[in-house]
Amino acid sequence: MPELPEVETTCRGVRPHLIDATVTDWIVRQPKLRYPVAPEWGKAIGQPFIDVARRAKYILMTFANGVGIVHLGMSGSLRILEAARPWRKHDHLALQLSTGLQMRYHDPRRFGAWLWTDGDPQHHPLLRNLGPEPLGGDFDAVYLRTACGKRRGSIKQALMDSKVVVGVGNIYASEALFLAGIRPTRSAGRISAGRLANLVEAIQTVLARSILQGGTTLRDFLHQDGSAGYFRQQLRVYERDGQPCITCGSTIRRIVIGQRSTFYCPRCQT
DNA sequence: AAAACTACCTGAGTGC
DNA sequence: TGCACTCAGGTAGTTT
Repeated sequence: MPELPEVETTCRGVRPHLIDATVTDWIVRQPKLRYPVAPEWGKAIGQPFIDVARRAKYILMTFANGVGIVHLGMSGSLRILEAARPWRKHDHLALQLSTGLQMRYHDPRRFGAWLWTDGDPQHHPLLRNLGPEPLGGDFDAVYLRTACGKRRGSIKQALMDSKVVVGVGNIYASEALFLAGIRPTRSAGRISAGRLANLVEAIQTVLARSILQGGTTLRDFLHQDGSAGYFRQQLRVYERDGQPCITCGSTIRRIVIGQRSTFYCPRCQT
């Protein structure tokens, strides 16, 4: 699924089509997503979008009478298209817009979510306990050192824990650790402050670079306009097991950490 | 408190 | 061609 750069790219892609447009209808074909599609989305009918923003991997759509919360799960995508376009398999719901266009949600695995809150979305149970944004000012070397402090588990699992930092999924965890020269199996609490500082830098570099490229495209992620992202070609270790490290030529390895595939260079990463 | 495991769901790819 | 099997970008909830 989309990781943070894909969600950010989606958010930026749909935003200009939504801001100041009014929702004129609400069509649900398949309400069974990770949670049942919130019927309160019906309250958006007649309302203009005031804001469209991202927090972690959630897209927040603000109206005068509430906030819609969208999560793309593993395989979700949003597209803006003409209402007459035929519905594809796994197109589950759509918002009809006053511009004549439609925002349609596609999600083969149905791990996504369409929620609603009347209050401050930051207080929503699913958002309340999230860690800092990796590209925000709160995520720095001092913070990461504290967050890793007592952890005995691997640094890779720490990075993927949304209480430590949000938005770092399976691909970028491997990529950032490669960039920082840290072995993914290393115990989080036993990494020096200096190396953690490098890691913060690496996470920010890898995410920012990917956002610039328009996100990674693997399997079923498509941009809102249907075009592909280009970060895939930039991956240094992810899904490159058996191939030579671009830095030292050693063979990239694949291991499993926490039931997730993990890739690293045995020479560059210690 | 943290770590390990389960569950949700479909589709692509592999080996026989 | 078909079947059985593994794996895939997330994350909340439960158990150890």
